[in-house]
Amino acid sequence: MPRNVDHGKRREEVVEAARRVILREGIEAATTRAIAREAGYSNGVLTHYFAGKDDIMVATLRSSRRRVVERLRDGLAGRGGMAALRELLLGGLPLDDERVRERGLELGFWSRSLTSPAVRRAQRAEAEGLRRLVRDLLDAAERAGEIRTREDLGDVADRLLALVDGLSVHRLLYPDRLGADRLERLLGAEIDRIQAGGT
Amino acid sequence: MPRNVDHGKRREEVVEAARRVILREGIEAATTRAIAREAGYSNGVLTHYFAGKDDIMVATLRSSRRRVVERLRDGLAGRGGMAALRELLLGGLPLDDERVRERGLELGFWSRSLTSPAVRRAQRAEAEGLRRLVRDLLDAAERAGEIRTREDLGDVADRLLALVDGLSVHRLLYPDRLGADRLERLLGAEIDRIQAGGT
Amino acid sequence: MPRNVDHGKRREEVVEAARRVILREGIEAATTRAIAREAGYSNGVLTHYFAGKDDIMVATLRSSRRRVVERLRDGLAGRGGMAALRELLLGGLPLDDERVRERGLELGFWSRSLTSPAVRRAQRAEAEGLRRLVRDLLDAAERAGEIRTREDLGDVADRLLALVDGLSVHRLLYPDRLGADRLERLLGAEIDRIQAGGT
Amino acid sequence: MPRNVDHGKRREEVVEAARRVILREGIEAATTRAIAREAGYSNGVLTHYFAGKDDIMVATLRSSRRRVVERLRDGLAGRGGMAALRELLLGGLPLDDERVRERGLELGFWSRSLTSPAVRRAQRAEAEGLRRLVRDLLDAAERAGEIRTREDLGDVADRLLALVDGLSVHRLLYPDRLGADRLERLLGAEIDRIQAGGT
DNA sequence: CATGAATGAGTGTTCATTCAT
DNA sequence: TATGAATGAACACTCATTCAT
Repeated sequence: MPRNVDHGKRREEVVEAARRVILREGIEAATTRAIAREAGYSNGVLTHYFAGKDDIMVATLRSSRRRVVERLRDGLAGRGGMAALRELLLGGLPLDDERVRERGLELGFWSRSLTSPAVRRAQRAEAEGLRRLVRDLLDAAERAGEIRTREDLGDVADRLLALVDGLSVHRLLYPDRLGADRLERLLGAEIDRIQAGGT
Repeated sequence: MPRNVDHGKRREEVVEAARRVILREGIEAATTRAIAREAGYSNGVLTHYFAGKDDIMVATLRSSRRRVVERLRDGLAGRGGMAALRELLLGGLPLDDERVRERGLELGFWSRSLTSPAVRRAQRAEAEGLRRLVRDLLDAAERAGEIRTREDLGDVADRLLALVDGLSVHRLLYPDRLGADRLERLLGAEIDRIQAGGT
Repeated sequence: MPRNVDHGKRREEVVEAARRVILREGIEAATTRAIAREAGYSNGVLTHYFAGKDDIMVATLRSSRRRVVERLRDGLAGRGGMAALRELLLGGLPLDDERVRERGLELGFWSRSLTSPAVRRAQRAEAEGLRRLVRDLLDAAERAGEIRTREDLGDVADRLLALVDGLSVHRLLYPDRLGADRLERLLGAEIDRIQAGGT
Repeated sequence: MPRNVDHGKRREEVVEAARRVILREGIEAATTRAIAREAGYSNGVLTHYFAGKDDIMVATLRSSRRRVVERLRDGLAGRGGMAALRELLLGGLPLDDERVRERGLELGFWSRSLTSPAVRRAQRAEAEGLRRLVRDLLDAAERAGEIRTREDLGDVADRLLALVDGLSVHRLLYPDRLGADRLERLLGAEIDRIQAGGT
C-alpha cells in the first residue's frame, strides 16, 4: 500500500464541499468545478471517488438528510415522548436561513427523484429513518399516556411528516405569507390536538 | 392572403408540448429545443409566440394550474361550506394516475420557482386563487355554524393547504406507503377535527 | 399592368427605413425585421426588392452618402470658392448627434468594405463624388486667387478629406477629447493655412 | 505531474489566432468558434484562458497596438524632436503590406468599439499612449526651437494624429488613389508646415 | 493518485432567409 | 405582390467528462 487514501473520507470531504456550495450559492451554482474547488482539490479528482455528478448529488442529499436527522436527534437529548416529538418536528421546519436553503436543496431532489431511480432510492431510504423516529416517539408517548387522539399512530406520524414538508415547501414558495413564528404556530397547534392535556 | 395562424392556439400547442415533456422527462429536460421538437416545430418557431423560455414555463404553469383549479371548482357544483371544502381538498390529492402526473409537473415548477423569479411570481399568483377559495369556504362554513375549532381560520386554511401539498408530495415520493385510500383518510380525519359534529 | 409597383420607390422606402433604424438604435439593431417594420411592411416583402440583407445595407450606405453630400451641397448655396469649401468640410464633421450616428454607420461599412467587394465598390463610388466636389471648389478658389499654398491641389484635396475623416473617427472614438468646437477649430486652422489672407 | 501549460503562452496563441481570423475575414467573422478553430483548439478551451469574447477581443486589440507602438518607438532610436516626430508619424502610415493589414485589423476594432464598451475602453487607453508620445515630442521640439507654428501644441498633436488615421483609412479604402509615396508626401508636407525652416 | 488542460455536446437566444398562402 | 409563419444555422457561453502527464 504505497499511498493509502481513505476513499470514504475523500467522498465525505467532497460531499461536505458540495453541501457548502449549495447552501451558499444555490443548487444551480453547484457545478463539479465549484465543488472540487470548494473541497480544495482539482476538478479531475472527483473521477476517482464518484461515478459522476449524479453520484455526488445523491451522496450530498444523503449526507444532508443524515445531518439534519442527527441534529434533530441531538435536540432531543434528555427529552422523551411528546416533548421530544414536538422538538423534533418544529426543528424540521425551515425557521432560519440555513434551513431554508437546506430545504431548497431537498426540493430540487424531490423533482429529480421522479425521473432518476438512483435519486429516488436514496430519497426513500433517508426518509424512512425520520419516519421511524417519529413513530417511535409517538409509541413512547402513548405508553406514557400523553396521547389524546384515538387515531392510528401510523396515520398520525404520516400526517405530521406530510404537514412538516408541506409547511416547509410553502415557506419556500410563499415566504411573505408564512413567517417563522406562523410556521411554528401552525404546526404547534396540530401537535396540541394529539397531545393529552393540550389546548 | 397569408397563412393565418391563431397565435393563442399555437401558444397552447407549445404549452401542451412543454407539459408533455415535463411530465415524461422532468422539468430539467424541458429545454426549448425539446419542447419545440415535441410540438413538431423547429426550435426557431418559439420566438414567434413566446418572449423566451421563462414565458413558456410561466404559460405552462398557469395552464396547468388553471386546469386543476377549474376541475376542483367544477367538483363543488351545488355544494357549499364544509362539504364543498372537503370535496375541494380531497380533490386536490393525487388519488388517480392523472393527478399523480399533474403533481409531478407542479413539483418541477416548485423547484424551478426557486431559481426563476418569473416562475415564482406566477406560482404565487396561481396559488393565491386556491387559497382565497379555501378561505371563503371556511368563512361560509363558520357562518353556517359548521366549524368546531376556535382557531383563526387563516391558520386553518394555510395548514390544510400545506397538508394537501405535503401529502401529495409524499404520495409521489413514497407511493408504497401512501395509497389513495390512506391519503383520503389522513386528510379526511384532519377535516373532521375542524368540522362541528365531526368525529 | 395590373399592379404597378415602382420598384425603385419601394427600395427607397426600405432604405430610408433602414437609415432611420440605424440612426435611432445603431447598426446592430438594424435587423431585416426591424427595417421592414419601420418601413411599414412585413418582413417578407424585402425579398421582392432586395437580393438580401447585404443589398439593403449597401443601398443604405449609398443613400446615406448621397444624402450627406446633398446636404453639404445645399449648405453651399450662393457661396463659392474657399467660403464654400470651408462650409463643406466643416459640414462634414460630426458636430451634432445625428451626424455622429451617421458616421457610426459609415464606420461600420469601412470595416466591411475590406472583406466585401460589393460594399467596397459602393464605398468607393460614393466617395468619389465628394472628392470631385472638393477638387472643383479648390480649383475655383485658385482661379479666384484665394489660394495661398503652392502645393498641388489634388494633394490638398486628399489631405483635407483625410483630415475630415480622421477627425470624425476620433470624435467617435474619443469624444471626451474632441468636442464639437475643438473639431471645428482643428479643421478650421488647416483651411486657414491654405487660404490666402488666412491667419 | 500534470500537463503544465503556460497560461500566458496559450492566451497569446489564441490572440494570434484571433488576429489571423480578423485580418483574413474581418472582425465580424471572428466568432469564438472561428478563433478556437484557427488556434487549433476546440471552442471550449477559450474558457480556460479568457473571461469571454470581449476579453479575447480586448487582448487582441492590445497586443496589436503594443506591437505597433513598440515598432514605432524602436524607429525613434537616437532621434529626438521633429526628426523623431516625423519618423513616428510616417511610421504610422500603412506604407507596406504588413502595415496595411495591421490597419485593417485596427479598423475592425474601431467598428467594434462602437458596440462593445470593453473594447472601447481598451481602444482609448491604447490610443492615449501614442498621443502622449506625440505630445512629448512636440514639446521637446518646441524647447529646441524647431516649431514654427504658434498654434497650441495639443491642437497640433490631435490634428496630426487624426490626419495619420484619416490617411491610413483612405489608403485602405482607395488604394489606387493613395500610393505609399503619395501618403508620405501628404503627411510630410503637413509636418513641414509645423517645423521651423520647413518649406 | 492527482492534476488541470481539453473536449464537445448542449444551453437559450437571434435572425436572415424561404415559401405556402 | 404581399404576408408572416416557419426554418435552421449561427451566436456566445456553460459544464460534465475524459485523459495525457
